[in-house]
Amino acid sequence: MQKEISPAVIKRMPRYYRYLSELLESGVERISSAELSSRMHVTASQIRQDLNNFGEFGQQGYGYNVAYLHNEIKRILGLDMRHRIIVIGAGHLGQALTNYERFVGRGFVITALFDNDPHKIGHSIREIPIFHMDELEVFVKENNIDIAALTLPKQYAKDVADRLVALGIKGIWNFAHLDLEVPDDVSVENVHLSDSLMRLSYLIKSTESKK
Amino acid sequence: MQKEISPAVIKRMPRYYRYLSELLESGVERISSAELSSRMHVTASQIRQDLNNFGEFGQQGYGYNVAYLHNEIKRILGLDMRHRIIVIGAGHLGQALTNYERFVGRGFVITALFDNDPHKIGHSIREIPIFHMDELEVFVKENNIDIAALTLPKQYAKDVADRLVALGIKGIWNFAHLDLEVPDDVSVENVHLSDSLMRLSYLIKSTESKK
DNA sequence: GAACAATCGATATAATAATATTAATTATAT
DNA sequence: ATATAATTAATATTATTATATCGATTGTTC
Repeated sequence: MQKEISPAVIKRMPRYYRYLSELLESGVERISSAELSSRMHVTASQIRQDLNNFGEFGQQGYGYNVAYLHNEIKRILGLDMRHRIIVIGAGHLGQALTNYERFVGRGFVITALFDNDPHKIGHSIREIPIFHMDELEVFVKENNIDIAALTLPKQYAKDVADRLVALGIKGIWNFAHLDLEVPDDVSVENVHLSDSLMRLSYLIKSTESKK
Repeated sequence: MQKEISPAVIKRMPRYYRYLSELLESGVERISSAELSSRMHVTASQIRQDLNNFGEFGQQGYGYNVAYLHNEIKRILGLDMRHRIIVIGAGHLGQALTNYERFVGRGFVITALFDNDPHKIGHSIREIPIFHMDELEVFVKENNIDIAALTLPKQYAKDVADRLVALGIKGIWNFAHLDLEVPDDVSVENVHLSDSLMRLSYLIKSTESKK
């Protein structure tokens, strides 16, 4: 359909959205790429080029209308659609995500958690029920789930991912410490916290050695 | 000191470490870039070039010794050093990180959590105490803390970051939904979960439109 | 121990991404 | 209404990153 957008651009889009949201909240009506550039510490040129991948949202001599651009990015990112999420693994991380919901607006709805710890099953978090893993198949089929967050130990992750793929899930938000292999039509977004911490360790080390 | 390593390379290093750890655990003694390439789905050329940024760890006709390479990457990433971490914000995410410790090996030690909710203060998580925010300064000075994980609501993040910088913290693992401004000698690693979820939303959308 | 296969490190090339420049357009001031 | 300043979109340039190639070295086989 549309032309292929480079991964580097896609990575930056949510950040633009975040800044636009803030501008909108603080009542700013219009903004130039130069002004946004100085706030975000990226070049104005990059901002304009990034946005132009998706359309012409600005106007010469004026800049960008904040509300309009905000809404366009929302649409681009698919945030105007309803996403129904299940969380697999009802530990602290799963619970944290369940409480996070509000941060990303009303478009993402966490519908259930799954676990295989009998102590957790039957309980609920913010009125969101925790089910046994055995109920996964029936639930996903009946509730039109499109995203699964995997917050379980890595030894279970592969099998669960396979089950989800078989169920036709669209996206996996993967917090398990391994890389999943899924078909092309399933999207995976990895959040490898250990990788992130190691990167921080590297940064600290190399900053120190510069002195 | 050493030559500047490109950000793209640094990003990949923890992933190499993860795969090397797995190979080591499963008793593999040596590995070629070609074999690692097919496991990791990156080109052999990239692997060799990445590693050569830091030294000559392989041997022609042989490949790489797994234990040796694993150890070298460990050193490169600074994982051979002890890091003392505090977690600021003792909500679910903070607690999840506190339990995560073991995933990144013995080099990272979470020493305390901080919060300003009186109900939490005095309790502990896996024997790690939760203190009031007022005690931050004294604790950091006395316990040689080098990393702070920020798992608190974004409205508090800026002020807390400023306090941490003033205390001479080396690295901030930032889970708050904003970009921190810190001096050059403080390293920041952002984990913006909302950005990540938005990216997943985009991926799902663009995958669908391809059909 | 000579020949061959495997494999790295270094270098060359290609692809991608970031930045700078320029022409066109719009808003604003007079 | 016109001139000027602001600002984008498009294009050109530069920088970065990824991949391919090739000579050198080592291990393995006969």
